[in-house]
Amino acid sequence: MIRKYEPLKIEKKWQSIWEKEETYKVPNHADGKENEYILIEFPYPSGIGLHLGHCRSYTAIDAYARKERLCRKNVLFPFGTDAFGLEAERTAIREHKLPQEIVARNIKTFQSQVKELGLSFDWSRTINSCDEDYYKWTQWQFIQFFKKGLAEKQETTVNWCPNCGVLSNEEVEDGKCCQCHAETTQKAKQQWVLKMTEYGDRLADDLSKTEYLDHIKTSQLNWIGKSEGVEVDFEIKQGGKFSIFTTCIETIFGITFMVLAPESKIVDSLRDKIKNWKEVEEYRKQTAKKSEFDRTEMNKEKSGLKLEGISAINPANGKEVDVYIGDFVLANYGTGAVMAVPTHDQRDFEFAEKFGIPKIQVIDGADVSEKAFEKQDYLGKGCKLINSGEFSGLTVEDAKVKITEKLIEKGVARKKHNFKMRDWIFSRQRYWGEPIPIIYCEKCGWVPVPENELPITLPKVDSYEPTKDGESPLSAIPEFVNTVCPKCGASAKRETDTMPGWAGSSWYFLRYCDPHNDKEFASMDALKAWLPVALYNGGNEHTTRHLLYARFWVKVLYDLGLVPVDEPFKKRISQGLILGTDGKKMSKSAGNGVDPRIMIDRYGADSLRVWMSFIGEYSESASWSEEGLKACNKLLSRIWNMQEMVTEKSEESELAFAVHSAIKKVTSDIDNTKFNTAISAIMILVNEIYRLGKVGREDYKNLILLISPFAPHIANELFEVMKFGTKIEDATWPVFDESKLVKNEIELPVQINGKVRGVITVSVDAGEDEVLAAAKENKEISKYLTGNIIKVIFVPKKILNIIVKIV
RNA sequence: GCCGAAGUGGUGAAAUGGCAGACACGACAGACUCAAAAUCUGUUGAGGGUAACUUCGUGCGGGUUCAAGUCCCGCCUUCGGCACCA
Repeated sequence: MIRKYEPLKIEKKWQSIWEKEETYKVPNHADGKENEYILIEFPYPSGIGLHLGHCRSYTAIDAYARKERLCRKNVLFPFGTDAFGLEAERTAIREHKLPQEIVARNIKTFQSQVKELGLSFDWSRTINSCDEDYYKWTQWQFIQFFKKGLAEKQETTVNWCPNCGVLSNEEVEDGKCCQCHAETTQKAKQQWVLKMTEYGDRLADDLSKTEYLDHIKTSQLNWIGKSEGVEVDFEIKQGGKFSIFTTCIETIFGITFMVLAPESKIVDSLRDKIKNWKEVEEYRKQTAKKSEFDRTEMNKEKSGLKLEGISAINPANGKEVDVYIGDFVLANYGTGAVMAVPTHDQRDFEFAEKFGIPKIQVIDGADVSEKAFEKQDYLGKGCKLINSGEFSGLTVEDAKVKITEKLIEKGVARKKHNFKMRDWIFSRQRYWGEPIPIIYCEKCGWVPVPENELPITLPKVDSYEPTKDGESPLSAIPEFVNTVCPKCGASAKRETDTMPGWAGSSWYFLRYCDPHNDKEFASMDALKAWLPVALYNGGNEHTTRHLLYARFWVKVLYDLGLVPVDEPFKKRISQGLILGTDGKKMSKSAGNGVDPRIMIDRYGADSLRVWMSFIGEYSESASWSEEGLKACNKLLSRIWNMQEMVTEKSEESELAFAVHSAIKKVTSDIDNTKFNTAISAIMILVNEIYRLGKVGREDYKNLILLISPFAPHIANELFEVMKFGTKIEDATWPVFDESKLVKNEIELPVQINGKVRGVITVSVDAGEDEVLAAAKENKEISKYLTGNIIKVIFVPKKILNIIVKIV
């Protein structure tokens, strides 16, 4: 008689062994082993604790890591928490506690829950982004950015609430503050900015060095939004000038008006010459109420205002055109001004219709009376220019080159790359983030904190709520603010803005390589040992921004000679959401949430782990069901109970095909992160063993190894009970034997006119003639062969399709 | 609105352009049991037919192909992102 399968008992036992023996602690160098870095995004430690989404990605990637270890790789699989950010600050405010306390408490529960899942993290390398010995280096790196000229103060716009100060986009609902419901506006503010656009070309081009999934590369490229075009200067007749960027220089003769951003400085400079300034001010007020999202939405009613008394000169033909302000033009994006060609841009078309502005068609080939003839419709079609002076008659493609040359020659234009991506606004007027380590001196300007004074720690304070004046809470602490200039020694003030949550998460994977180093953020030797990350897993919501920030950060460090790679991640994958049983996103308000801890109590962590892998295609969302979890528990029980079926003799002949198919399938499925079909391959093998009623020791051992990445506790226990070796960690992942998978005969479907009419058994290397003859002999099939055979399609090992003309 | 992804039985889902629905749940039936649970075995896309069999079937509408869930064009719906949530 065998023991009953008691998952909770087994799991506790092995978890304490792993903890005691530090089973998954990994050195930076291991003799004869190849290093492999497998990474999950470090989580934000919310008070709710671990949810099913974490369980899904952690257990699946843990399976990947465990399998790689059995393939004799030296695997780095670390864990940490992303503990700075607005979320913790809000919880702290709500609970009247310090963010430090909230975060420490949450990290503790998080870690204990993670341990209950039996994840094979190297706990000796754990880091938290809010720890002083971590953010010291975040600050140090910021200083390197600053010294390189990549960090500077720029004017930006922020959401502004008259009562609560600066708000995040999330805190603004329908133009109102979510706390006090006052109307919010957009306000200009000086903020620290990292000049990411300087890396735009490399961020786009270097994607080709990575093996990210195609849709992830596409998302990144679209976010970067590189476009090639021309920057052109326009003289203002009443004095002054401004520039615009265009990718459609061929339409320059079609300009009938220009549009400036309402809040633009150019508008300010024209104040005395604008005859309807009052209206301009009113329009600016209205614009300030709108978010960028509302302003730039294509579908909305176009809005704008003519600047009376102002006109601009088109440098291509010297023609004078009206100048408008319009809220769809943003001051801090591009040059803050655009040229408008209503015949060849739909937005301009609608604007012109609304304001009764004339339209001049300059590209021939379509009627422009109802809608614009846009570039996606005229490019590459051989369309020619009209109404364009000396350039009329040229093709669009020729005109692009010739017009650009002419304008450059005249000294009023230059070629330029433009990016949809903007520089990274790096300031937050919040308490719970890394203080920006810069000092302002009246005489010396912005001066970095000397590196030996780092970290600039967050002072512990009573009140850390956002201030009403829009400054950081740190600005209210004189002991923090007042200091001396490191350069000249005069009294000076510290920067009081803190960094965004994105800061710490842009380089944490570097620190894992050398987490206890107090001389540098990580030694070059340690970084060389592990980088680039072989597999980086995270949520779909991070495929543009976090991934881009981290890539940018590493590129800068690479240029400074501080890291050995300029692309941190080789592969990037993302897991889908776990939805509630109702197919909706799990949430408190929907009441469809499931607590993983309760499920572990009921069925064990191994069952939950297997279910999280089996629930569906890893990258797609899947609906929770406890029935599915039960099924996985049943699978593990069946494997456990199989002990009774084990025979000393190997059942080579009968099970060989099933075992080796399973080894092949499970191996390649884990490699390709197709965890769900890996589990189903194991189920098929288990069913086959039950059908047979017996299993040889070797085959059973292989089965246990195959399930071990997914269900490590039961696998370890069975390994011990069956005396297969000392520890499963010392075993080797099974290798399939191709010769066991060779079949002499196969079943080949036969179609008549594309419809399957029967299946014939033929030798695996049978030729077309042989297969066709066999098909003709088959009664099921031959009865459909009533006409003349006019065509035969034979795909070896796949299909025979006979096309018959019915007579 | 823009960018990215998805849509397949009663349910979760599989399918390098080649037998749609592997595997699992549920349901039904059988074995074991005094009985139930558990376990084991079998059946199970829909319509029609006593049956052999037959027609239909991968969000909707077209197309390419001997052959389309898969490729192309046009839609619809849902999810993620859109720069201060991270």
